[in-house]
Order: sequence, then C-alpha cells, then structure tokens
Amino acid sequence: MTDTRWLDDTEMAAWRAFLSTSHLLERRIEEQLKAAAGLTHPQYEILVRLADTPDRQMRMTELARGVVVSKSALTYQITRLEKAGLVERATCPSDDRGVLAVLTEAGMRCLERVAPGHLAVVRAYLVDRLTRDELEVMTTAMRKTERALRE
Amino acid sequence: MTDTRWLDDTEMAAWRAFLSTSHLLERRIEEQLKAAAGLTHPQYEILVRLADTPDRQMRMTELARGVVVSKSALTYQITRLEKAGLVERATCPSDDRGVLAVLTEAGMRCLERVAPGHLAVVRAYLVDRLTRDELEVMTTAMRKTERALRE
DNA sequence: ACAGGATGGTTCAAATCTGAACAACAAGTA
DNA sequence: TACTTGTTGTTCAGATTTGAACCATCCTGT
Repeated sequence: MTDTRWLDDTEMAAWRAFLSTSHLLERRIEEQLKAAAGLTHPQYEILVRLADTPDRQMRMTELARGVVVSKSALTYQITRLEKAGLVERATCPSDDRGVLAVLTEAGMRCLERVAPGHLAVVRAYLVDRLTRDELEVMTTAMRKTERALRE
Repeated sequence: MTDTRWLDDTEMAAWRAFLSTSHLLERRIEEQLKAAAGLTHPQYEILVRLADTPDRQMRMTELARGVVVSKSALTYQITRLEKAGLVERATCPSDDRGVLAVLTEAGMRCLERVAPGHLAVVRAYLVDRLTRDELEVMTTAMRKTERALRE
C-alpha cells in the first residue's frame, strides 16, 4: 500500500459529485414513489423490468441481477408485491428449481399509473437538465463502469 | 397526468446506465470497505468529511447533509463510530442544542489506513476508465442535478 | 446410472435506514 | 418578560437489506 494514487482535483470533483448526486436522487425518487403509490424504488424497478419483457415474466435470479439487489432482498420484495396483487409467482417449466415472477394485470395498471409521476422526477432533476451531449457522454461513461462491475 | 413525456432511447439509456452503475458501484465499495476495515460506506464518508475539515469536527446536521443520510441514521452511525473509538461527541460552544462530531486520532489513522484500498476501487471501476473529458462532463452534469436537489 | 460440484430460491439473524414524535434550546416579536 | 416559531439531536417502531446457511435440483464426466 506504499504508493497510493490519490485523486487529483478533477477526479475528486467527479467522484464526489457522482456520489452525492446519486444518493440525493435516490432519496428524492424514493420519496416520490412512496407518496404517490406506496412503492419503494426497488419495487418500482421490479415492475418495470417485468413489463419490459415480452411475456411479462422473469426468473428470480435474472431479475435480481437486473435490479441490482441481493437474492434475499428480491425474495422479500416479490413476496411483498405478491401480497399487493401486483406480481405472482409461477413455477418455471424448464427448471424445477426455478421461480418465475409474473407481472399481473393489476401490476401493469399500477405501473402505468405510477410511471408518469416517476419519470417527471427523473426529468426534472436529471434528464431535462442535461444536454444531448452530456446524456451521451454519461451513457458511455456509466456503461464502461457497469461492464467492469458485472463479472 | 394526461400528457406524459416518456424518455426517448438516448434519455432512457442514460438513466438506466446511471441507475445500474450507481447501485453496482455502491455494492462493490461496500464490500471492499467491509472486508478491509469493517466499515460501511456511510461510516467511511463520515470520517472523510470530518478529516476534510480544518479542526476535524462538524455539527451533526451539517454532517448528515454532507453524507446524505437522515439525521437519525447519522445519530446511529456516530454512536457506532464512537464505540469504535474513531469519533467523539463534543458539546457545541455556540449552541447548547448542538453536538459536534470530532474525529479522533485513531479515526484519522484508520482513515489513512483504509483510504488507499477504497480509492483503488473508485479508480479501478470508475475514474481510471474515463477520459479527462468524460470526467469533466460528468462533474458538470452531476452538479446541475445536485444543485437542483439541494433545496 | 451416478458421484461431485454448480446453481436457484428461501429462510434466518443481524445491521441499517427512514420518518414521526419528542424535548431542549434559539431567536425574534409583541 | 412572555410567546411563538424554528432548529437540533435523539429515540422509537417499522421496513428493508445483506450474507450465510440450507435444501432441492440441475449438469457434467466417468
């Protein structure tokens, strides 16, 4: 650990800004979703991921990877969403160990009802404040990191 | 809510990439800090903020704002760090309600010991993968959002 | 066919986070 | 001075997250 590479001003500014902003935005989103629909952000993301799928269903593990939560957290949230009638569990045809999380009609309607308010927040604080160039640079930058982290 | 402005491909890609990456990176950092020093990321950030200060102390509320956690979460973590001997509480001279969180010598040494490994992660997955331009664009972009959220 | 090792999902205990309620103090006003 | 309003930090209950332990099932090579 002798030769530590500290961050210079540019690097530190970028890192600090990224860190604070991601936390602040997360808090704001959580607050909006809770007030508008009694949903947490992970719960909302689960609905989105399922809705994005052709048959509105996905394996537990894949879903957990997509939403970026632990397997146990996903189990907990799916149980929660199941009780709310937004998601159902189904046995996987091709693998007896597998469990499919399936978006219900009520879940789809809930998502359609909640999405506008959520997107309004994402726009108001992030998307609408950035130029086209900034959006594109951010995407390439984030993807480099994301790719490195998914391994 | 009739006229919903959905996100186009560029916007959605940016938002998704940002979201996934921030969560993945958070997980990775948490894992590294836990393994290297038994610290959580918020705990580490508390030490950093205090160390950045001239007299290594800060009011609870200001610290909570900086680290972006709730007041109660900060109370909890400061108590935790106090038990570990890394931080002390002091009464605020100018305000009897106030509490100062003070970084101890042990806390400073702990930070100096842990920082290299932490920064190595930040570099390996984020900073070192981005060009100078990308770093600068990210900073301006993040700051616009951060500023909007701090109000 | 079968042993051995991976993978999928759940359960469990422990830690942490949040918002609401609260008590003590501050600061300005009549 | 007495009142009112706002701020500070803590406590509390409830919800959520994580990793480890676990069992069931899959898959591969022999």
